[in-house]
Amino acid sequence: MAKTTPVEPSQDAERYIVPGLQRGLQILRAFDRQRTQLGAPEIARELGIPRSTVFRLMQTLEYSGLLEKVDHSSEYRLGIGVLSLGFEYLASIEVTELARPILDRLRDETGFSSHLAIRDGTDMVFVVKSAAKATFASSVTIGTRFPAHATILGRVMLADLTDTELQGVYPIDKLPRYSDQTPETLPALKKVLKGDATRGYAFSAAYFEHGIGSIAAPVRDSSGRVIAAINVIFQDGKVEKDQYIDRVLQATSDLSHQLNYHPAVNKQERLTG
Amino acid sequence: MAKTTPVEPSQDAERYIVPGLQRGLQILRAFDRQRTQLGAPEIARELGIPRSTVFRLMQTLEYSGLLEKVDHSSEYRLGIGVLSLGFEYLASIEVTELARPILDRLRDETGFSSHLAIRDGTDMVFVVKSAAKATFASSVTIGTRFPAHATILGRVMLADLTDTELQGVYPIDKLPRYSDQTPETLPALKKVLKGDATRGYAFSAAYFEHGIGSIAAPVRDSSGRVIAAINVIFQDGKVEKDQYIDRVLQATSDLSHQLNYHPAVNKQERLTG
DNA sequence: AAACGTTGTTTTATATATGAAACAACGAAT
DNA sequence: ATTCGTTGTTTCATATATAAAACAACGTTT
Repeated sequence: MAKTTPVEPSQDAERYIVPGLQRGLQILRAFDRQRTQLGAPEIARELGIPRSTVFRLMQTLEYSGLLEKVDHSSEYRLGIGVLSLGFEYLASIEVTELARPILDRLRDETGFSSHLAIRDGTDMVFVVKSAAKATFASSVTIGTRFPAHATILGRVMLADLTDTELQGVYPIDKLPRYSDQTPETLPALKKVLKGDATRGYAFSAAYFEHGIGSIAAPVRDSSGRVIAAINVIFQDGKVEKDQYIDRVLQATSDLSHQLNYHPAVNKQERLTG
Repeated sequence: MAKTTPVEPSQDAERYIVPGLQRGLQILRAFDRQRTQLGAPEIARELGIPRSTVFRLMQTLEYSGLLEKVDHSSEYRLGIGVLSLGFEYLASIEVTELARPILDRLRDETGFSSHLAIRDGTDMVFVVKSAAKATFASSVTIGTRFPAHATILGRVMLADLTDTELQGVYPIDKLPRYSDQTPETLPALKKVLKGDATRGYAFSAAYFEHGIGSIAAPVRDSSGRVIAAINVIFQDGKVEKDQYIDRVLQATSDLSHQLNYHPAVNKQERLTG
């Protein structure tokens, strides 16, 4: 969603880009929940890549098991090969394995769906999920992305950034809006984040989506930095929020401890690391 | 694991392969659960790709968000970008969404971990999982692969193949062994599969791993073909297997019906499709 | 401290991947 | 029927990605 148009022919970051690889990955990313199967011509038009090249790239992707022909059509869909990539990733980050039982417990204690998410630039990505039994099934699936500045979950992560880091994430002051409660500018966001940071958690009755409330708190690793966030979601705002806040804070505290976070460590220290 | 050494310069299947893309994907696949971070030289040696080329490929992968530098080291690990690929895939196959509640119910009824897996060549890939609460946590995670011929889960899927199809999957007669119960040859496998096919399920106290029992049954779609398999796993063989077999068969029956499978349809018909 | 191997990065000639064009095959439109 | 546009596939000249070589900056060993 970020890098779209190459501005200069060979700028710093793009000096050593391999076009074949980059375009192949673009093709893979063209597939999503809505558009599960695509044909070569469609992709060629959309990405502005010559037909013959798309043909070769898709042959390569099929050969590698990342795309597969759909039945007797000439269209393709994602192949089962992509699964391994995503899950090797999940298996490779320690926090996901540790988080699962903690999220399950949080779910059982509160009766709400709980999630662990991590930040990727301006996006929050759901990484582990423990779905509530009875109530409305949370529609978010693993891998779903939401704008960080417009979600409670994102805010508690952004709240850990320094001013300059935040500036790096949001180079322009104007922020996209998703509800009337979304901060519209970077200064407005900073103000909200300051509150989140001192409070140590964030709460909202309807922040990103209407009718859905959420409580989120940050997870820290041994360096003291926030590396993920946990939330629970519920319908409406008529919940005894205080006790649930404690539950969420307990979960993040547990997880942070398992990651060797020691609250005693002076926050200053992270600047030296 | 299959396609390794290109035999002829430009054979049918490989005529239009884009080397940059193929090698980039090879690099991604070099990362796994055990080796979560790798350096460029390591990969160059392993894949037999020149250092300078690996350098460019990895720059491209990093730029695309599929790899990221690990802290201050010069090594890389999988980036969060790979997540989206895998999960868009999962979201794109109908059966996974339908399977989840069914697996949960099966888990609750039996108290055992239940799984849905689909076949990719000679591999079975775990796609949905419902973990048991109390008992030993099943170590398999989503995306895990097992040899199809050596697992109950794989057998009930292979049992649906015709002789020629099976021959296509296993071109050579000799099969790799994983336990003393693994069929060693294709004819031996066929014999086992015949039993599985007529029985409609498969059972084993310790087939792939010792001390772990499993019951599996096939899931069919509207065409009548087996498209997935469901199992439950448990410790030891001292379980009242009969009742659990019924539970598993009920689960696969439910799921198959949701996929518009009608048992009444004559099996012959699928040959015409 | 000098020599060595390893590694990250850059350059450059050349092998080759690419894009344009052309082909065949198809269905839709006239 | 005939024409047209679309698409899957192939060919081929040439722009370009690549592999080798070279560089600089390391850490190790001697």
